[in-house]
Parts: sequence; C-alpha cells; structure tokens
Amino acid sequence: MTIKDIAKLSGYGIGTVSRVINKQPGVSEKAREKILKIIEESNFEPNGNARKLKRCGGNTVTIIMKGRHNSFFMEILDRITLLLSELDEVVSCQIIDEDGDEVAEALKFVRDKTSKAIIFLGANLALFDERMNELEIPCVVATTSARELAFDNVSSVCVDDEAATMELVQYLTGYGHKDIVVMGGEISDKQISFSRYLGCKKGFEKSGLEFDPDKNYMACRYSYEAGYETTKKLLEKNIHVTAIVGLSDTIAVGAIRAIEDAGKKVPDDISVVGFDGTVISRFYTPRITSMGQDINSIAKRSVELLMKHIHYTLGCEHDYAPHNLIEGESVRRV
Amino acid sequence: MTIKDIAKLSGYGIGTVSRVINKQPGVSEKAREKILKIIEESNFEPNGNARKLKRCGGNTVTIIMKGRHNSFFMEILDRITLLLSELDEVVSCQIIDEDGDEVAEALKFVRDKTSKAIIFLGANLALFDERMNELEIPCVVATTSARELAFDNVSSVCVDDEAATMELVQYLTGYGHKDIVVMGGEISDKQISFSRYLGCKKGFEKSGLEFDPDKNYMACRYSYEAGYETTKKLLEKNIHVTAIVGLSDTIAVGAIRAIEDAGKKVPDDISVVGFDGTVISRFYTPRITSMGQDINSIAKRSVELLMKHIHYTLGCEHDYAPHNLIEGESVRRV
DNA sequence: CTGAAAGCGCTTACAG
DNA sequence: CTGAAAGCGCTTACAG
Repeated sequence: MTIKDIAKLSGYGIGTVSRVINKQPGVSEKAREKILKIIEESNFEPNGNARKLKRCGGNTVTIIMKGRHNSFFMEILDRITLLLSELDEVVSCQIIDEDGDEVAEALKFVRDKTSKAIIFLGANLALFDERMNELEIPCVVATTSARELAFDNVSSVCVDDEAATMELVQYLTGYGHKDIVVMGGEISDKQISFSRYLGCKKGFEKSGLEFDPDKNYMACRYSYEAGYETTKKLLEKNIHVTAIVGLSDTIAVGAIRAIEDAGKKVPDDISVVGFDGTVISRFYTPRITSMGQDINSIAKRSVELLMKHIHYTLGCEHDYAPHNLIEGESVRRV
Repeated sequence: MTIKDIAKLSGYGIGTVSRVINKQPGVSEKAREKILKIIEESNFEPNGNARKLKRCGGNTVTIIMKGRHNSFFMEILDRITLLLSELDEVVSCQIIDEDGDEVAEALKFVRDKTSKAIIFLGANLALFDERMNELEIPCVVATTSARELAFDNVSSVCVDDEAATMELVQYLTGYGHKDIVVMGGEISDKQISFSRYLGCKKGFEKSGLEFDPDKNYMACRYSYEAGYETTKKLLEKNIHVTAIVGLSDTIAVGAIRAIEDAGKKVPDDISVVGFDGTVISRFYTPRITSMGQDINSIAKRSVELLMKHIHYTLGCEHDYAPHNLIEGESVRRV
C-alpha cells in the first residue's frame, strides 16, 4: 500500500494525498475527508524512509543515554520523557554502552534525518570533536557541563559538582570527621570525576585538613561491586578511617556492605555518604546520607533549553541545577 | 556528498561504487581499491534512507525494553548486548514506557526496514494481536512466555514463574513460617503476575496451609515505593505475620525498609524474601534471600533462538531458563 | 484547489 | 568487469 494506491482509490492525485497526509493547506474539505477516510480504512502508513529521503529534517527528539547500570540516569530519563510527551514531542530513547561513542550514535540519527534535537544523558566530552560540525541540530548535555566545549548548538545542565562535593566533605568534617577517604572515578580532565576530585580537595582544605591523594582518594568505578571491593581493600590496610565518601550512591552501598562484612557497623564504626540522591539511598538500611542532584531541575531545564533551541534557535546556555544534601542515617558525630 | 560524487571522483559509474560499498562481487580489485580510497578520504557515508527505501530488509537487531525502573531488565540487556556484539550484529536498544505499546514500536522498525529481528525485554502479551501479521521478522520475548500466542516467528525465554514462586513459598514454610503474606503485581490473565500468583497458591497448599487471597496476597507495583507502602499498610493492620514474599527484589527492599521503620528487625521479627536475584539483593543489608532468575541463561538462550531464526528460519521455540534460590540473611527459622 | 513531473540517493537487473 | 537506466515511495515547486 503506497501513496499511489491511495491516490487511485480516492480519485485524486498523489500530490493531493501527500498534502492531506502532511496536514498541509490548499486541499478542499471534500478531498481531505475522502482521502482521510481511505487512509483510515486501508490502514495506510506512509513509508518513513521515502519521507525522510525528501525531508530536510527529522521530527523526533532523541535521547542518548550512556550506560546500562545507572539508576540516576534512569530517573532523569523518566522525567525528561514525561516532560517531552506533555509537549507532544515524539521522543525516542537509545541506550549505548558506558564506553560507547555518543557522538557517532547522534550522527547516525542526524544523517538519517530522524532527529530534530538530541539530549545526551551522560557524555564524555573528549568525544565531542570536529564531528560536531556535522551535528547541526540543537543538543543538550545533561549531567555534564559542556561550557568549555563552546559549540553554539550544545547547551548543558548539571549540578556544580565541585561545590557539591566540597559541601559533602564539609558536612562530614562538621561532624568531627578527620580521617576521610573518598572513592570516585578516575581523574581525567574535562570529566565529572575531576570536578568532584577538586571539590573534595577544597572541602578538606577549607576544613583545615590536609588532602593527600594517595591517602584520601581511591579510584573506583561507579558500581556496587567496585564500591565493595575498594572498601574491602581499604579496610584491609587497617588504617584509621572514620568516614567514607562514595561519589555515587552505588559506591556508598558497596562500601556499607563491605563494612558490615568486616564485622563493623554503619554509622557506629564508620560513617558513609553517597552522591546522587537516587531512590536506593532512601530505601537502604541504614538510609544513606547523600548529596542529591536535583533530578527534577535537571530534567526540566534540559527540556526547556532544548525547546528554546528548537523554537527560537537562540544561542546555547549552560546551567547549574541545585544540589542538596539529603540526610539519612549513615553518619554519626565523632 | 553522494554516491554520484564518489562515482565522478573515481571515474567509475555509480553502479560500481554501489557494489563496492555493499561488498558485492563483480568489481575489479583496481576499481575497488580506488573507490574505497576515495570513500575513505571524503568521509562518505551512504544515505541510510535511500538504502532502506530500496533494500528488502534491515540489518540491525533491535531490543525493545519495557520500563525505565527495572534493574533486572537492565542486567539482561547488558548480557544480550554483549553476546550480540560478539556475533558482530548491529544492535540498537530502545526503551519504552512501562505501559507503552511494544508492538507498535516494533512495527515502526519493521516498516522502516531498520530491524532484521527484535528482542522484547518484557512484554504485555495482550498487545500481541493481529498487528503481529505485519511483524514478519524473527522475534524473541525475554522474561515472558509467548507459548500460548503461537505465532510462528515469536520465540520466548523465561523462568518457570509458577514453579519458582512455589519453591520460594515452600522455602519459607520449610523454615517453619505459616503466616506469610505475598506482595506481587495485579493478577490478570496471560501475565507473569498471574503465574506467580498460582505458584504462591500451590506453595501454600503443598505445605498444608490454606491460601486466602484476601489475607495472603496483596497487589503491589514492582517498585521500592510500592513495596514500602504496601508493607506499611500490612503492619498497620496488626495481624500476625512472620514472613513477607516480595515478588521482585524492589518490593522486598521496600518491605524491609518499612519493617525497620516500624521499629522491627529483619529477619528477627519478620523474614523477607525477594524475586529476581538482582545485584541489589546481594548488596543490601541484610542480604536478601531471593529467587534468582538465571540472567545469563535468559540472555544466552534469547540470542541463540534469535540467531537460529535469522539463519535457518526454523519454527519458534519456548524455553525455560533455570531459577535458583540465592540465600541471604533475611530469613530466620520460626 | 488539483495534477503531472522532477528529484531525493540509493540498488539492481540488464546490456555490453 | 562496468555503466546507463529504471525504480523504491515519497515531497514540492510549477502550471493550470
């Protein structure tokens, strides 16, 4: 069933049928009704590839999410999808590998003329290279700042990772903690982990504590398993630690499990804090004190910036979403 | 940059260029090399829409995952993606809403000639209606049995939910529990929740206990929040309960949190078991005893069946993956 | 308001 | 081995 068949069945030409399908003006009410009826009856769906071959741009907002083990992203994805649906946008969510190439993926959708805009949920800025010249549609990077990229079609929304981490450390020092170990991602420039690392350092220093990377920072993937193993290793060293900062809730969960397995208690023996403020932090036993990223704000601003781009083609913006500490039961005063 | 430009640059015709792009035989080595070089240099990518307009079928395996809050699915997705990549399959993962229409989504990819096969991760069999006639490519439903559907292109892999749930209940009765409340999804025919409900009933009866749906079963969405609220409601009733069965790990987590918030302990006051065997069950405090679905098997068999379909167009199969109880620390003898 | 025609960028018989 | 041409199913000026 093609547009040609519909034309024949309706007695009109394919041009008129096309106009009806695309809700264009310049068709008599009579023709529109008749054609619509036939389309309905025959269950006709226009061939997307043929349309896209002709059309200049796509119509869907594509969300590219990085990583399959990230409930934080999932929570944001959920909000963003809802907001976009409310705006009657066609949205499509793609998951790619944590180490995948989101720009390559985005390029596909642009070449395909599928997407009219893209939201990156998580991003490795190092991948945003000269290929971006081809990616001419509005983009928003959520949870990572794209400010230093300075592409005029790429906005971004994220929390101030450095400030948030600093406050998290200061929260602990405020409770008298001095022997603190931070567990977070590998430090490489342009990445979130680096901002958080800097924030930690500042937090130590503002509290009058010395920050020794070798003693106070341990690299750790953002997962339960890694948090567990890293903490286990730490405990085996048998040095004096009163608090652990997990730079994700998953790391914090792993840390607590490892501490309990070592026969110690949280927070009685060791305090633990997390980062992200995901649902599990509120349902874990003990509830985990966590630096919450404001998921609603991140989602809302991401969508707002995208829509602004789409409708007014304004320049890009880089926004901070609020962070706020969610107190649980995993910290005690020492 | 189109195939025409490449033809002009290389001095060959577009037919020859097309053959080179598609790795077809019947091109001289000299022509192939020259054309390949020019394609390389000019960074040419053939237009996907034009190709798909002509081609008869797609080349990618599409995975349609239902729901954004399902770490169980995520763990399977992870495995499946890995296995397919190892087979050099092009794979694409789409997330749709928990209440979304996976068949409509699948149809899009088939009409687009994007997909050559589809894996449904989670499915509402009620949606698999006459539209399936149009979905002529190989499909596998993972985690739900599609046996009763009897479409000859739809295989499925899942655990035996009824048996697994029965064993889970019997595990508890084996530890002396008699006052057991099960929390699981709404019971509607053809759905997983119904099989699990039946399994529970059997488990009670085989243990010589009466099963009263009003007393022993509470409908509950598969989430932390719902598990929490449902358990809270249960505890407020002040009836004697020694064990709670959460038909997902998320429900079990919510239940434990609610029990602790009521000033009771798990397992000292109330035992709790979960279902799925997801990572969180092994990292929660206490570790949650859970009926594990064999994620590796589900992923492996799903991919195997799909490949069989693709390569040999054999009839479909419906397989059970093993389930096995993973003992944690959330159950005590009464 | 309507239709005939060109063209989007490919693939694929067909003829050489 | 190679090229010219038809055609995939649409959209969009253009002419009426």
